[in-house]
Amino acid sequence: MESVFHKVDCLHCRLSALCLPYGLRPDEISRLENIVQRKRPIKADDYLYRQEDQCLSLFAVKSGSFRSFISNADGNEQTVGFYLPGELMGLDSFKNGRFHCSVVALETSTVCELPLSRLNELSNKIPNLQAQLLRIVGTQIVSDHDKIVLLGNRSATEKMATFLLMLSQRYSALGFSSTEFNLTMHRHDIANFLGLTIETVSRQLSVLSKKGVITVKQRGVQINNLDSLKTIVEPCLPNSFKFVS
Amino acid sequence: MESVFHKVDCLHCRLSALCLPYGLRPDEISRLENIVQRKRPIKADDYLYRQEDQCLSLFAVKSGSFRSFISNADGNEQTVGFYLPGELMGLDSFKNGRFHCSVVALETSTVCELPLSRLNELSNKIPNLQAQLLRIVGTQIVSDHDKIVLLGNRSATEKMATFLLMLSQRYSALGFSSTEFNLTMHRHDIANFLGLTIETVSRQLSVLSKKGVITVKQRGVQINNLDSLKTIVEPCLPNSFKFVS
DNA sequence: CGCTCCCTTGAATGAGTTCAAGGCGCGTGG
DNA sequence: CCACGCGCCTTGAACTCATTCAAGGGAGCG
Repeated sequence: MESVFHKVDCLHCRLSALCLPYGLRPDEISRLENIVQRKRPIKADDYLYRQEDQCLSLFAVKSGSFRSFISNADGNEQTVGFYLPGELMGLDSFKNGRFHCSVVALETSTVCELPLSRLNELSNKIPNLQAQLLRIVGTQIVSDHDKIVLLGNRSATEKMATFLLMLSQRYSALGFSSTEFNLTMHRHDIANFLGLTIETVSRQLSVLSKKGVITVKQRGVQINNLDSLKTIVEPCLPNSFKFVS
Repeated sequence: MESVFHKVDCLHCRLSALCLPYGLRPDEISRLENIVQRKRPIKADDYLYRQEDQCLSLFAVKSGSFRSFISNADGNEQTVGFYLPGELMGLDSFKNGRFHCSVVALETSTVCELPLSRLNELSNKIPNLQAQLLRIVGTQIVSDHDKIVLLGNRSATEKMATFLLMLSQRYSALGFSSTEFNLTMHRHDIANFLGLTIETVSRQLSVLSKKGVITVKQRGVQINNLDSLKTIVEPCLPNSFKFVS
């Protein structure tokens, strides 16, 4: 029988090393596949879910990118993070079963849906899955802490350079170029995420551009001198942090 | 046989509703108790653990308070959070088995140590424990996101008011006064946590003091007008947020 | 008593914001 | 195919809030 959902194949998914199947044996992966649902693509600016919605599933990014944000009483938003392929969205719902962020697609994107009821069931049976889930949760916490450090005491220049380098590294981990990629989010989103204004972001990009460190063409960014960026960022990084060279 | 460790009694611990035993049956709690170790008190400024240390145990605050922070390459620190009784420290180690923050005591404090090996073992056997661990992890993520929102686009006044209100609520949840408590951390720590300078923190406290909203005596703070604080903070809060009145 | 540490207060400075205008790319419609 | 208009981004100039620099107060302790 034809399903409205596409066939799910975690075993051969190039993202599996970054995603939930990591560390699982092939037979365990196939059990995981059985509970995963692939939905139709989500268009740019469409919501994946909204703050306060009941969480029935976690979502892994299959392709594209997403932005998560928290809306405040005064109508403002604070962007909390950007999600790239292989990353898991909805972990904040573990607190009380509701999402604490809204998530929208930045471009046409697809997700793998993981129904919580079945995921819980399965992770009780597969210790490796349980372990990987906790690893992912720990990764989320560490990355949130890095954001706190970034927002805490850093200049606009440092914030901008860090932002570019983080994207560079994440794309690189996905097998994409670390020196040439698109900023799928708007300048507004970058600014909001970094605790800056859109004008400041624009100016910082200009400065880096004029120095020849990067080349900006609309949404496309090319990093001409990774080392310059690293030099800007280095003093702000945790002692533990090591750039992949 | 006398142990160097004190007798652990989660069942009658007044913190159990906030801590790991929450949601467990009495028999499950007693199994948890068996793996918990109480160590001798930690003095102010002593490290509980250091960034990069291998994580063999999680720690729950039994009494006192702690500060967690990340050290950067340039020798600066960024305070990431403050821990009060009932809260679990070390969750960031789930990423790769190492702590990503350092934690020091702000005053003489005690902790309950939860050896990871035995905790993992036990949580595989007790689904309720597993569930509560995920709830706590989710709570940590949500609270980190709240910090990101706070640091992102808020004025010094809003940051300061939010900080005081958050403490007020956390103390209140612990059964302490919500209007009178000590700031166990230094001004420097508050400033660093909020992404401000120590002078700005001092000035903000003075302003609130002169308005009569709070009374500050050294480390002691008395909130004279909770509503004024809430009025300052309200526009910055997630839509979902409701103050306990 | 004198020292130190921590905090407060004042005045000058400056990084980033705000306000304002203009440019560029792109889709739509003439 | 070009003109127009819109959304998004860039740039400039004035301003502002927090920082920086500097000095002083006060609690705690030897």
